[in-house]
Amino acid sequence: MSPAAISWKLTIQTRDGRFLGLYSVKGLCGLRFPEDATSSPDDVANTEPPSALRRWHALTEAAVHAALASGQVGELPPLDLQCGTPFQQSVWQAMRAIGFGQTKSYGELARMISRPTAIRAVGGACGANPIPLLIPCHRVLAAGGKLGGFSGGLSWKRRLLAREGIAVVGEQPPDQDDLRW
DNA sequence: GATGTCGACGTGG
DNA sequence: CCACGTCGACATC
Repeated sequence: MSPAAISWKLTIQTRDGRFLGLYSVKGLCGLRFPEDATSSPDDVANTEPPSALRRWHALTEAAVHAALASGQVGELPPLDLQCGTPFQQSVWQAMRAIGFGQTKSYGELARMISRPTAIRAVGGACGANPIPLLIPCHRVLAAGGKLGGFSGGLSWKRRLLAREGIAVVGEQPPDQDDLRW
């Protein structure tokens, strides 16, 4: 699948560092964690940004701040998930239904999309999630409430879960620094 | 518990 | 075709 046509990138300053919001003409198509070495494309916009871009980014900023502050994430900008395959999009869609403070296992997610045996494939789709945090892949745990993995870095997953008050089997309780805000 | 094995399956090369 | 994943269930020690 070809990468999304990203045309604009805007930063989001937080206590946790500078996030990066990536936008296509259709909406938010990516979010990068601070210190993410993952290449973010150069600004290739050679056209005027959509008039809605400012509003989209304002919504993204508010959502990121709320998510980091363990608050409810309100309205999101339109999400452009066309970079994903149909399978991935169905997984991402199902993930959006995991509410604040809730978790699901990879197996449960697989059942939600009627592909009960495609468990590892679901894991793969989680890893390909272009908009972590707002599409809450950190709320997907391995079976039995264990942590599982996280392509964005396990320390982020631990911190985000801690801020939502989610306990993880086999993990130390969060220390002050992880709850710091 | 802690390992080890095997099955399942979408993706990228 | 092949190897690799944010896996899961079970078997064995």
